[in-house]
Amino acid sequence: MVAMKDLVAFCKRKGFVFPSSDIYGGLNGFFDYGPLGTELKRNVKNLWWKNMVQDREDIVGLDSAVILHPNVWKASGHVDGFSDPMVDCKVTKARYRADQVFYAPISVEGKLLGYICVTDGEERDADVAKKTKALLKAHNCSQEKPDEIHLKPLTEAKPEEFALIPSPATDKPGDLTPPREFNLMFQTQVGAVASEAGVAYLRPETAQGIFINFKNVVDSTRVKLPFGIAQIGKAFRNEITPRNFTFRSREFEQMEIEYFLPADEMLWPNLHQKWIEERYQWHLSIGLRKEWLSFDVHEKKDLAHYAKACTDIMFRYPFGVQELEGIAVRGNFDLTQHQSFSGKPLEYFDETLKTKYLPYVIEPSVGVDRTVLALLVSAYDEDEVNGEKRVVLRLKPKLAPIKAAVFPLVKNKPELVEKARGLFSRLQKRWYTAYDETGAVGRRYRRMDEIGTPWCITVDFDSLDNDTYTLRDRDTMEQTRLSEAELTAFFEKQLR
RNA sequence: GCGAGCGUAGCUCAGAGGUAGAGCGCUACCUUGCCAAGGUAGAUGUCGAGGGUUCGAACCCCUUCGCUCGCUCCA
Repeated sequence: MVAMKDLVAFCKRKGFVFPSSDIYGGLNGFFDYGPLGTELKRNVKNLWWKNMVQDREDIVGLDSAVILHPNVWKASGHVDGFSDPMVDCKVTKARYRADQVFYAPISVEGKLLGYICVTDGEERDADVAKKTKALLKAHNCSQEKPDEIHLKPLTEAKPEEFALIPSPATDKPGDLTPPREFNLMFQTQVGAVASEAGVAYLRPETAQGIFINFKNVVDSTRVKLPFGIAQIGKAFRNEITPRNFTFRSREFEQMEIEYFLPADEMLWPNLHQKWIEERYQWHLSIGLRKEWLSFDVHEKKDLAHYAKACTDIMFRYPFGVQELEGIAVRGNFDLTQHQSFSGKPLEYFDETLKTKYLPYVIEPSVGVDRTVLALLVSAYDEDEVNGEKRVVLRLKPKLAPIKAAVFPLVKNKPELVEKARGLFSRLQKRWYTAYDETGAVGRRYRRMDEIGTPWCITVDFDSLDNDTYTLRDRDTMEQTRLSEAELTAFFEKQLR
């Protein structure tokens, strides 16, 4: 598998992805897509849209605003909950998520001796026993039996308690920093005069734009449950640590579907499985390597409070197995919240059951940038020809930024150039085609291999006589002679 | 955010106080021919940014920005 540093260098060299604001020294967590990356990304989005919306009858599209009413994010829980309070151990420099560190006061017959503090995990209960024993011993109470121990997450510690709670690493009170709150939403103001303007947020996910338009879509499109609303768009999260190239960016693009279904406990498990399979097949269809795809079925205890189930489609990136797409069953938490916060009824009237209810929803949510990165990782290939390393991007033709390139064999023969230019301009009307006449033809083939162009067409002296051209295949390097009509038919078939 | 390492040509990297370098790529031309071919000629750097030390800084010091790895996180 390609190393990230090689892939990052490749992306910059060939114009797939640049660091954002490069000439100003870059900006952490942001990226710009170059000419070829833009084409690749567009192809990914167009295919998703075609397969998920236009090829089906039960999903419609939406394009909501990036900035929504601030109450949307209060209702969704993002204003209060979309943060990860952190504590650091000042001595060991370890960082913990406050909700994954637990503490408890230890007392004997109602008399407080001190606090213990442990991290979550397999060893937790053993740690509690060990640290309790040590604390009793320190107070010469080894023979006493402690009162019942109530573990609480550090997020619930009161400020006055906090100074007394030891670090789980050193067991000394005061070694932990107070929990620091990070809200992951970007804030901005709406309104011309800053002092009079209201606080607003750049959306941290596209999903809420769908939920708040649920009623509008139902009322305007005659959709019937089960049905989905799809949206592709940018989302913004002020990540504490953007990492791994475009994998975790502060500005990223999502392709999300909210697939609504009757609020019936019997219905969702089956539909959820269908969606997992559907999405898995889609990832295979665009060319992600099967051996690098896997599933992560979330355990009940790890689920967010609003979720009934969640399975992630994982991809084996060079930096590890990471989430590519999440397929969650969210119940009707979001619609319930928005109905409550907006005061507007959002219920769906079920004609067959003659009853009103808030439907459940299954949410297949995939990152565009993560998909593009997984595609590049899957397609990137190096081989050695006569001791020289060369890069070949083995993208599926329908994903390739450039579909075909036309070359005159040599450029100093006007009749070859003229014929090649003619063929090029006709092909260009139908497919994104490149024209190249510089240097030796072998070099031009390699150049096109490197950026994933599946086919090259060379116009030579025979072409002048019999109107046939050499079609050269990126992966097999085989050449066949075809007429223009045959070429066109071939591309049509391959790119269908 | 904390800790560690690193920023020199488009890319990969050498240079370790005394005139800014290589390979690849790129540009132009040559070539009745096809797999990073050969030949000829050529362009390119505020040595990440700002400040300091010094007669003199790519090199030493400080600050800052960015990148990589770990803690952490997730679409």
